[in-house]
Amino acid sequence: MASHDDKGVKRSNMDDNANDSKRIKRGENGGDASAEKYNPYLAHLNEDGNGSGSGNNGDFESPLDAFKRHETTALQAAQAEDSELNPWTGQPHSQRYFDILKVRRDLPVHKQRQEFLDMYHSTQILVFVGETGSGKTTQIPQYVLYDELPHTTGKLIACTQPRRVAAMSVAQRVANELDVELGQEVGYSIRFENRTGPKTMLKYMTDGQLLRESMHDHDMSRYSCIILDEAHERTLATDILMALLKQIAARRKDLKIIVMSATLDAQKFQSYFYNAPLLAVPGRTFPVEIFYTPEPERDYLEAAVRTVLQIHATEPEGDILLFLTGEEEIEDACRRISLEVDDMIRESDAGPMKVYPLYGTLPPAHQQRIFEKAPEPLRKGGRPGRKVIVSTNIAETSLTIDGIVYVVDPGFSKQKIYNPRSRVESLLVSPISKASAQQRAGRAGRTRPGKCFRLYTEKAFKKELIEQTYPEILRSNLANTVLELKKLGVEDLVHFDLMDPPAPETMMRALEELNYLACLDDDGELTRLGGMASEFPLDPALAVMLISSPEFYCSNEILSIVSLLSVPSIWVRPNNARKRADEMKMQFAHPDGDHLTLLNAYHAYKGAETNGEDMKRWCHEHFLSYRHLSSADNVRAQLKRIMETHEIDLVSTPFQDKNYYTNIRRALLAGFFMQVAMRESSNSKVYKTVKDDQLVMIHPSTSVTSPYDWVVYNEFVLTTKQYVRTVTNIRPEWLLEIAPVYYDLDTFEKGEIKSALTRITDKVKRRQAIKGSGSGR
DNA sequence: GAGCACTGC
Repeated sequence: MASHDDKGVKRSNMDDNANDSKRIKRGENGGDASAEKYNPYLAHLNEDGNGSGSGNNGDFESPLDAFKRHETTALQAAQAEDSELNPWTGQPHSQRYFDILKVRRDLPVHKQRQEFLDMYHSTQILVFVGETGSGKTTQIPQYVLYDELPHTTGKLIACTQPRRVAAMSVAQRVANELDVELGQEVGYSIRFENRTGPKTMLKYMTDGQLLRESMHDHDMSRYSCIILDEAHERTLATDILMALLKQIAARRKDLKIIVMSATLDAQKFQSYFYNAPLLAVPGRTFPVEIFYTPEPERDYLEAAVRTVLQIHATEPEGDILLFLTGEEEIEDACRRISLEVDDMIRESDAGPMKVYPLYGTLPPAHQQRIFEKAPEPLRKGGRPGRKVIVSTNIAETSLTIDGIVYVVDPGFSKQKIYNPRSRVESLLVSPISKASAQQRAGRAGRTRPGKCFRLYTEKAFKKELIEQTYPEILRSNLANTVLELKKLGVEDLVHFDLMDPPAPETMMRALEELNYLACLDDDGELTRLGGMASEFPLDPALAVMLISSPEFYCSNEILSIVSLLSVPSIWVRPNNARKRADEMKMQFAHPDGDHLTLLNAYHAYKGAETNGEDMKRWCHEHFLSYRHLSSADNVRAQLKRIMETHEIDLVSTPFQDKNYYTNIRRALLAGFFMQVAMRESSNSKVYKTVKDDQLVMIHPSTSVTSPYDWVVYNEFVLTTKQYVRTVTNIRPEWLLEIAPVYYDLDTFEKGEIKSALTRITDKVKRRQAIKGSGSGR
């Protein structure tokens, strides 16, 4: 649905001399032109009827005709790149192309093109290390392109990225560098947007997208070379891809693999890939001087604010980046810095300073403000102005800000941890790793030499910080991953060769959870339900709930709820309008559950849309997030398509039917029967989770006004207290009916929950004895 | 009566 009317590359008009230059610039091994006329890549262009705007050079002579696959030399490739005509399209190269080419030839990686090619020719798997500024992400895939010659094989080159924006922007950049239109020879593929076409030879994509693709193509047979970029980030998807590719490489000798990493931790990648050869290319950054505190700081927030002010008072011009852990802390620090700077200006004629918060949940328009220029001096000849950005880890990898000269690093970040015993994923403020500290420091040296102030001792850095942040796979609930692996045809999970195998207990938990959800049978084999569930880009519980929902006559509604639960919160609650926001939310509130409240808000949103309202304004007035609601709509459409391919019926109970909401509440349990809590006693606010026996409270954001003794919850959050968030009232007898295996009372430990459930079983039995067999829905 | 590190399908 994305608009694809991007103008792409402008081509200069050189028709008149095109033929001459073609003759002059012919590659040195050109040979007889007429013998080389047939070019399979362009033949396929002709099949398209030549109508796609790429011109009519169907029979042009390309220097590539003389290339031999896997024998390309740097010189040959460079000469082809120098041609007047684009060797891939036959179109004349634009002036911009040659301008960019000059810049590319200046990148550190360019000097080692031949070395790269020699190594690439000699091996199936290659590890490539390039620090920031080396040009690896844009250049290496192009070097591969000129060697793989996809037009002769029909196979693509893939380059994965951990983030969508990176996949999109790098693809655009490389399309410009190759002087082609984005989506034609060079494209990208991310969730919701596939911008590739029949001509695509080089495809940038997210790592998760390649993983999804491989569920239907276990050999990744569409590709002749797969490049995993930013492998040092060790995302879940990259880790799984590495293990898969290791397996595939053994059966597909024609597949080449390049693992690209930014750190010098490359030996780990090398030895993992059977001592694959390694090529290292220097980066291009400026030196950063590191300062440590002589003594440990007790209050890092206070120390951070103090350091920022000190830099402002004593250091020359240049912007500051301060790393903190979360929204609240950041807003607090921004307030304190602003206040103190006002004093400094009054008392000691300091320059002006603009303070910008930066974190992921900040609306994009606010995020953009960090790119504003630092303020001018307050008067002519006055002390220079400065900006300071107070950011989460988002500025460590996802966002690059030029002009930063000073970095303040207290040494902490919020990290996800998973406790398989309590089955709880939570965020915990933890010390960062050495690699992370280095990355942070590097942010000071992108445009000129900089300084990094670490608010910990040098000894702490050397002795206490771990080398690398634990990879995501060691910090996550793996239910989703295990399901994916089963679908990927990995039979033996225990011997699946992951770079860092997760704890056996985490694996057991995942298998157990999938077994209860009936996604895996008792032998650990994928069931039909499990196979279907793996097709959805959802956690298994959500997928199972969605697939089961027609049995409860409410799949349309569950589809909406699942979509709403898959996006960030749709509720907007600005600090200066909390009360009004809460009042607005009450308009949508359903007394029996937050899931139903979400649904009401979504229905109101769709209703307003049908009425032709200005939706941005409508959302603003109702304190709803337009961005997240429209993204939920997007998710909904994708999930709906998957449901249709599996012939899962889309049905609703009539709204007038008294069971409309009851059916939805029951359907929630088909996926979330393991996330149920029972009230401790009838007036208590404390609940106990079923089987795990965790004491929890209902999160204050809830719209449930009269809590039942039993609730189903969407997530467990561990903050100042243990909360369950997004909860809905349920009846315990539904549990016994909908999830009889999990609620087999013989499997329960003695306790209040078991006795409560036992009483209910007896009651149900008595009622059935009186009525005969059970009543319908 | 709190809060949402960051990604991804």
